[in-house]
Amino acid sequence: MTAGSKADGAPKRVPLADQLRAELATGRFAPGQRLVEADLTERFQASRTRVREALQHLAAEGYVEHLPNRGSRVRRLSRRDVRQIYELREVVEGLAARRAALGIGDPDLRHGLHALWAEMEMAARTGDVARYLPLNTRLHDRLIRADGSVYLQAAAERLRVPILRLQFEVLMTTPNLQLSHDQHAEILSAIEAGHGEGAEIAMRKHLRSSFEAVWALPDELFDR
Amino acid sequence: MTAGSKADGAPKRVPLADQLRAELATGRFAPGQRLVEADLTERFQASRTRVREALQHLAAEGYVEHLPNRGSRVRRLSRRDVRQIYELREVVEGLAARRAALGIGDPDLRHGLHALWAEMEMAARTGDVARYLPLNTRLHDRLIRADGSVYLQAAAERLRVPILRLQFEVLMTTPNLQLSHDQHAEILSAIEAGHGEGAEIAMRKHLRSSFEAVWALPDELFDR
DNA sequence: CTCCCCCGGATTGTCTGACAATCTTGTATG
DNA sequence: CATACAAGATTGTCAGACAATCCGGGGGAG
Repeated sequence: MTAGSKADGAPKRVPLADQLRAELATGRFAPGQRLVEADLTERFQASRTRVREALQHLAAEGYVEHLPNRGSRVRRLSRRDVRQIYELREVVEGLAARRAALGIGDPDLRHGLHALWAEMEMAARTGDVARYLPLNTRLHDRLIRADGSVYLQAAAERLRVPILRLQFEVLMTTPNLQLSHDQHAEILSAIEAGHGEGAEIAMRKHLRSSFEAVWALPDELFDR
Repeated sequence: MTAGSKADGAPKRVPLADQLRAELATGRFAPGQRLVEADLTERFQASRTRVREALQHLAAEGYVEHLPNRGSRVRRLSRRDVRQIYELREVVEGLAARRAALGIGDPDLRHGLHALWAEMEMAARTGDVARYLPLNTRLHDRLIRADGSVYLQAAAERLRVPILRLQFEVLMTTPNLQLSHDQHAEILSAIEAGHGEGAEIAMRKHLRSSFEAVWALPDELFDR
């Protein structure tokens, strides 16, 4: 996977931001942890120029917070943040679900969702959280992309990714996986039926439920 | 410690991105125009480092589009973009209006809206488009901020700003100013009454109407 | 005359090294 | 025990350089 050295195509562009983002998404860095430029230059064998560029990107995306003259750190969310994020997610992803239902005529979408659903069934039956969470992400991703709106996609992504870590905690520490799975079923069912209104309602219900589960997490996981 | 030291006007730390953004918002640059780094370094008397940083920021915000190895240019919107943007704006700003209505208890908000409204009345009566548009912007801004959600604010801003130029065309070339003004009245009326549902509906109606007006603009103003 | 290839200029992507500005922290001082 | 100061760490910005890439145009082949 790493640097395709000689034979294969040049290492071309592996934007540093992508690597960092991937590590952040999987929780490799602790929230609140400082991201010192000098450390990153060594860790990734890149110049400070590129490290700073990557950090700016991630800050713009909300993964990282940047304080003037004080550097960057992995974003920590307060309960207030979480509430505001979910409030917005409800309308944004609600719209996405509605649009996906209206666009279910597209075979690509239909098959994609079907395949995804099969995998999720597997993971849910075995209660395999580590496998379910990425599938969950991919499902929401697929729905967000269904409409082909880069704006919808960008807005939704910015809201979804920062709370991935908390979502992981939720699925880990409670029997919420099955509940979440049932709600996904409801959403997909409405979408497959081409029922936009129902899909939106189901999605909003799902997100509100997800919010409540996150809200119930212990204080240590939040900022402030 | 408001102003600079002695002879104000000294190079204070005004982020380059802010200057550029302001110029873009007022349409000083033509859409599609290339933004060559070397030109900007001279124009703003800044190093390429800072110019590139600013461009990245603006690209992340959607004001500017950046093509690898081909530089940056002022973003041009296609009709497709406009449709997608308005679709999202409807739910995002609809939420903002609803929240503003629920938070109308705050005197700051109430007075702020009142003062704004008075100014807008003036501008509308005289048909002064150049004065109305900024007020329109400030009104939407105020509503978006009412809830104090940075996420809502960021999402809405990213959607609103790219179409400012088109909106200006709309208000200029048609008698739509009065129509828009009436719709603003409807929105504010619902908000002042603390009627969240009504505020959201009025806002969505307003945006749909605005979209139709933009859509009717001639092809030359769109990309592709 | 038209098409295609290649060249040089223009521009971007990245690196290096440097230095000032600013924040942080440990320590001496009252 | 609070405070001020000095040293160290880190970020912000700069200039200059060079490779990579793109763009437009000139020449040559057909």
